[in-house]
Amino acid sequence: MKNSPEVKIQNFLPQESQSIGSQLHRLLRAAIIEGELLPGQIISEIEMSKRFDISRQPVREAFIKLAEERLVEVRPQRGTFVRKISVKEVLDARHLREIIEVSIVREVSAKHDAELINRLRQLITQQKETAPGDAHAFLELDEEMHRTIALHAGREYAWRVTESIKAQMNRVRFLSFDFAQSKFELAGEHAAIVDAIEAGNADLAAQLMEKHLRGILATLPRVVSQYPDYFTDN
Amino acid sequence: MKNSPEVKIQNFLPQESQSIGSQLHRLLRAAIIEGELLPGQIISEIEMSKRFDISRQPVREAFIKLAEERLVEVRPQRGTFVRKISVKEVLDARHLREIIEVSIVREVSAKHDAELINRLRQLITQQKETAPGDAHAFLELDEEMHRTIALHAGREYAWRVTESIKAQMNRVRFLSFDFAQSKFELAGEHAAIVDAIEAGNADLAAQLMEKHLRGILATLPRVVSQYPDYFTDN
DNA sequence: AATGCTATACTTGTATAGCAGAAAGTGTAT
DNA sequence: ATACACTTTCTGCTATACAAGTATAGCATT
Repeated sequence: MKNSPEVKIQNFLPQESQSIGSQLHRLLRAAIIEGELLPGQIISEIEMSKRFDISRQPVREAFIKLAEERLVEVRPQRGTFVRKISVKEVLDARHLREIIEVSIVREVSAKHDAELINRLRQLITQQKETAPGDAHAFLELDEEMHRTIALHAGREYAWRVTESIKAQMNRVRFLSFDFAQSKFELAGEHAAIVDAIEAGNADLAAQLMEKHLRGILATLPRVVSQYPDYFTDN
Repeated sequence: MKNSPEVKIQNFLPQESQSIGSQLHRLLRAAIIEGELLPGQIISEIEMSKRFDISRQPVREAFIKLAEERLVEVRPQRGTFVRKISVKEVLDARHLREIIEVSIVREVSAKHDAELINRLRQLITQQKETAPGDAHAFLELDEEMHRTIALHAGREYAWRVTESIKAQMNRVRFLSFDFAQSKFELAGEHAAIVDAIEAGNADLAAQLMEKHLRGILATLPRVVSQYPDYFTDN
């Protein structure tokens, strides 16, 4: 404890000393998004409780949260299953995300905050520097980028919604290896958006964000035909 | 079994025979929104399990769902509390809702569906006919109205988000007695929106929806000063 | 061959009992 | 009045058990 306590206190949040249930929830969430747990796969409470040597209760609680996020489906007396990706839902969610993030980027463009621009450029640099194939690292930096923009606009609620939508879209991206293949392309789109924000050109920023978020529309049909049984509604 | 089996089979859904935990969740959700459980009030797992003669587990599961909706806050080793209404969060959520519903009403205006218009006018009539002071009944019809419009636009995901935002906003409305006092005013706004949709006037419909959703901005400060300890962030 | 039946195993939902650990309240002694 | 010890209360977690719905495999019947 050599740092000044003032700083610690400011940044201190009750920490929620992560319960086992919450930890498991985060773990399984990432596992589903990154395709470690496959769409349609059954995951029972007892199986998980044995694997992690915990009781059923925290597993149940993790499952409930995953079900609320539509990442699993609990079918009573049958089992709990990793949800297949609903094409309809991904498109519907993507549409909403576009509306949200376009409106956010418009607001941010009106602000002219040099510190924000620096921070975003820093993130883009880090994105380019991620190890090839390390989709997880790129994903986190992508997440951080969109979050920074949203929170800078004071749109916390909008970010929470976007976060949830992003989870569904990232499931598709992980299947498509988009992160690995088009790392520089995506980072380039980010850079263009930041340039437009810096220039205060809201219309351009909005247009670029729109294009950025429509990338998945081209990817989706390809992935669906490649892994048809990971999807529903097609 | 006199109906044709084809129709039955198509409409068959497993029905999800509501578990105790889910039932309790719905019950408590309504109780919090309608002010039966007060902001800041403590509600322990054991208390609830005794009151409804059930075990702690389903109570915990109901609490988790309420926490995800930000209607309660679970503070480990301290207790579970009905969340005070965050003014900042209500404004932030309202802002998002405006963006969502304005975009939806624009889409619907381009559709020209006579059946939809009839259904909406029917709902407005029912809204006017609710018993004076029966805020619960009006609320359900209001919910049904916004839901019908959203789902007609095929925006299921957007509706789920709106539903969650609406919960926070309705907490304020219930405190303000807005439903009782301005039942006809609100129904009138609905009617104007439906007229604009029917006329295919997307700009007008959007403008009216915007105005409709900004009503709470006038209400909020009044309610905050009337019940200061039900709120945070003011 | 198709259908019906039965035994079996597995799933989630719920109950009960209990303990750990943190926080809050209470009372006592100084 | 303050400090300290005791008690209570709360959530998080464990363990065990049972009910009831569901899937499956195998066998018997038609």
